[in-house]
Amino acid sequence: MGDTSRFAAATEDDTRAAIMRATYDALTSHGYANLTIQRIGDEFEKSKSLLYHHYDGKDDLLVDFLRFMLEHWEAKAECREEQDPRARLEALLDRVAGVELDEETAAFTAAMEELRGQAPHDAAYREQFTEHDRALRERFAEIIAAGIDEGSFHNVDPARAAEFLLTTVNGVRIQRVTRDDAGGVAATRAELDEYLDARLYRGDA
Amino acid sequence: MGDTSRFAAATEDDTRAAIMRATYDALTSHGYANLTIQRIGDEFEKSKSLLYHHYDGKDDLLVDFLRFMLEHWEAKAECREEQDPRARLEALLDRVAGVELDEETAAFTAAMEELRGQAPHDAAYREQFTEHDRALRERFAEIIAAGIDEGSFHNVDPARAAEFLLTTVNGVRIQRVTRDDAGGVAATRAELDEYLDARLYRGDA
DNA sequence: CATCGTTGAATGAATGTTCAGTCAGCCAGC
DNA sequence: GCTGGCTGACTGAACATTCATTCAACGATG
Repeated sequence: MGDTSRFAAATEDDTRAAIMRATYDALTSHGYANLTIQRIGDEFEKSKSLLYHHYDGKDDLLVDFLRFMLEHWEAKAECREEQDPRARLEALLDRVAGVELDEETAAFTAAMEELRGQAPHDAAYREQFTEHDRALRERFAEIIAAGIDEGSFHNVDPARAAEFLLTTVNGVRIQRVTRDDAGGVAATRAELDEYLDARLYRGDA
Repeated sequence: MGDTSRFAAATEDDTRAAIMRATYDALTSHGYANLTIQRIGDEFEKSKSLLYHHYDGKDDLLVDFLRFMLEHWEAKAECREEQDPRARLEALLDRVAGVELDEETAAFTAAMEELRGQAPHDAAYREQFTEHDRALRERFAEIIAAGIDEGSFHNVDPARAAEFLLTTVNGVRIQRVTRDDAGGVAATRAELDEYLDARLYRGDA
């Protein structure tokens, strides 16, 4: 494990990261339907041919890219566990379906939803998004269960409520990037808060 | 308005309908990413070249196809206005995001969501889905307003509640076709009913 | 010298599109 | 009522372009 291998490994990881970055840029620029090896190569600092040195082909690359995107997303959705369940739930909702998004996050969401649009006809994609949704649902369910344990939440079925929240979040995300009137997000969030007040939060109007 | 023009028009409409059908078949068979003029032609009884006689090109055809799909969807979501608001709301929810879907409707939904996945990078698509969502939101809002008028619904903001329902519906639809575990729909619907009981319906537990 | 990341050029297949031409039915003029 | 031109749906074979993929060669590094 001399400098050699470590450097080589680092280089390879760097290259792979650069490929992911180039793929992301090409996707956001041209859309999935027009995402070609040529375009990825154009966004890539190195040559197009090098892509084939690191991946078997386009499919292989895109499968890895989807994994890369989902990992980034889940890292982004991480949040500190120091607060009480109610604050954690609000924070998580803001994080994954907030009303106001910076431009970078908006572009990222658009890319993710475009990938999701391939899932109906691609079992590999569908599998990944199934797992991805499962992870977020678990996150919601744990917070809800903690709130119930603590006594600050009503005794609802955590799994059921979590699935409902997940569906709403996914609805917000797909609508945000496929509609021109983004204003609806605030209304949805306001009504979601009403739901939380009525169904989940204890000792509140 | 002799037989001539009427016959000619009917023929043209028939041909166009056949093209839409062929496009739909090709889309459900191969997915949007692999939807080519060749494949559409293969599903078409007439020749591939004829597509260019009726449309300027692939883009033109697909824009018309999206309109065709949305019109079909909205026709499908039509329902009788004879019942009371609560029954109408439940019926509409069942229609557009029911727990159990026949195979044809499921395939249709998958096709629609695949089209929606193109919207982030296609302004024409985005515009259409914006309008499409607006129509369904109006539908919800009218029913809610009727319920409030009638006194059977609480005095909520119809527009806000409608947007929330729409978001949930869109969440259900995208999840249904992009996940392997379709079971979540029932949970979402159950929790949505809880929301309706708590926030909307009057005189019910 | 050997290795490995890297490249530009090249290849064959597939894509969207064009086009010259066929065919059936209609209408005007005889 | 017949004929001949005319229109428009329709076709098959081509077209140029773009695609994913391959490969022989290069240069730096060890």
